[in-house]
Amino acid sequence: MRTSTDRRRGYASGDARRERILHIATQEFAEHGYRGTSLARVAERAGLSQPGLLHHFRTKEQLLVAVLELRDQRDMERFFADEAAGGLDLLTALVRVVEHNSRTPELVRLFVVLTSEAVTADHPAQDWARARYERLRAWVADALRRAAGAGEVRPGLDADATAARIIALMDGLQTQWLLDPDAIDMPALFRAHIDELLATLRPRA
Amino acid sequence: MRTSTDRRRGYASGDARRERILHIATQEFAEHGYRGTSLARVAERAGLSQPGLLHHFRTKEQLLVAVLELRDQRDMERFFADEAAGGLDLLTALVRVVEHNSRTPELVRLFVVLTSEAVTADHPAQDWARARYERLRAWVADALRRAAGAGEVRPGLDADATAARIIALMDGLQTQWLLDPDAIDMPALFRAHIDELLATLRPRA
DNA sequence: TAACAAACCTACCGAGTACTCGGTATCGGG
DNA sequence: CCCGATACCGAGTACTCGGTAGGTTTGTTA
Repeated sequence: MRTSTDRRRGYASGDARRERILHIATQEFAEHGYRGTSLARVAERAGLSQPGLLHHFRTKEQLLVAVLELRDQRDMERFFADEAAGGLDLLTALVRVVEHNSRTPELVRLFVVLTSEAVTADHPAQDWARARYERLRAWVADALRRAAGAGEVRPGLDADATAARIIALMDGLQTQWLLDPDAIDMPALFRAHIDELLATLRPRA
Repeated sequence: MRTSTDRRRGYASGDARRERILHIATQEFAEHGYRGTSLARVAERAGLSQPGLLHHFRTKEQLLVAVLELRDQRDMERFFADEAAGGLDLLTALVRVVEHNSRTPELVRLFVVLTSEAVTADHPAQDWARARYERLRAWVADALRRAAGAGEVRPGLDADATAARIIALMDGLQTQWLLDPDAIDMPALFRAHIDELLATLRPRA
């Protein structure tokens, strides 16, 4: 039986194949970036011909978009399943995200590589990267504002600026960590930052 | 007349041409990354044929290395000409660097794009990126240690961790700023971080 | 001014790129 | 069982890529 969400868009075998393709494409984009990834190689690893691959995703750009959408969706699920963090709890939840990231370097590499590649001219992930940062900043800033409203935070805090800085630190640490995992204890460094931030944020420390 | 440093390695016209090529290649690498840059386009903009370009730089990788070396050298000159910052003065000097960067987005883009592209497999700038981070971290950490030795800083500071975090913040802010310059006031955000850091570092604030 | 290297050029190569065309086999619902 | 959609594949398109071979022009120097 077919549910209404299945827009009679293919067979089960096709769905499985698409899933496999997305899995492999995620690895390839993470390892070589968008420009460095070739459809031929993705197709080969997925066990079909290159035109066969393009049957499922009509262009390379469409494949990239599908990969990014799947990743965003999975990350959302994982984070919100974890718990719905309210005010300042969001910050400790972010620490847990970074700890999880340190166990999945391939996914971290995907984001680092693609977001930076996106600052080049005419890159297909440009809008995605911009929107993602905007969303992340708004998300953290809102949590900070809610914390301020609940009296968890001393007044006068610039929520937007603090949010941008938290996210910048996460990103910057990821780059250093990917290049030299032994030299950089990413979770510890991020946790230290959040701890100091919390110490200065409390109304009367 | 030829000085002894000119290792009879070409004519003056050739030197000028090489300089022009490096200037253009810097722009191209910044705008399209290493993989997205084509020698044909660099050659065209420099006003010679593509084999003519390869006469001066025998491979694409060699051209990249030359660009990076020139940039590192120029940046060193600029920074150390500014002043020899000792202990905590280095931090305020870094703020000035960020302010200067915010006026030269093309050079910021060069570093952001290439360092992140370098975390992909078999990238020619990998060693350069690793070495650069190591150097930057050691540089900032040393300054912090010297400040601690001079009593400018309360004891118990983890110089290496603090250095890594400062640099991570600089990098992360650059990415957000390049994607959305209007939304991110990069110098202000970095200055705020340094100010807070200085406040917590002083022996008895 | 002769000799020689530097600074190019045209022509070309093999490999790789994303993508298309025109088919065929296979699967699932009526 | 049949029919249409799906899931492919082989062959090829038009192009770009970095790099090479071999020659000619230009500039410097002895």
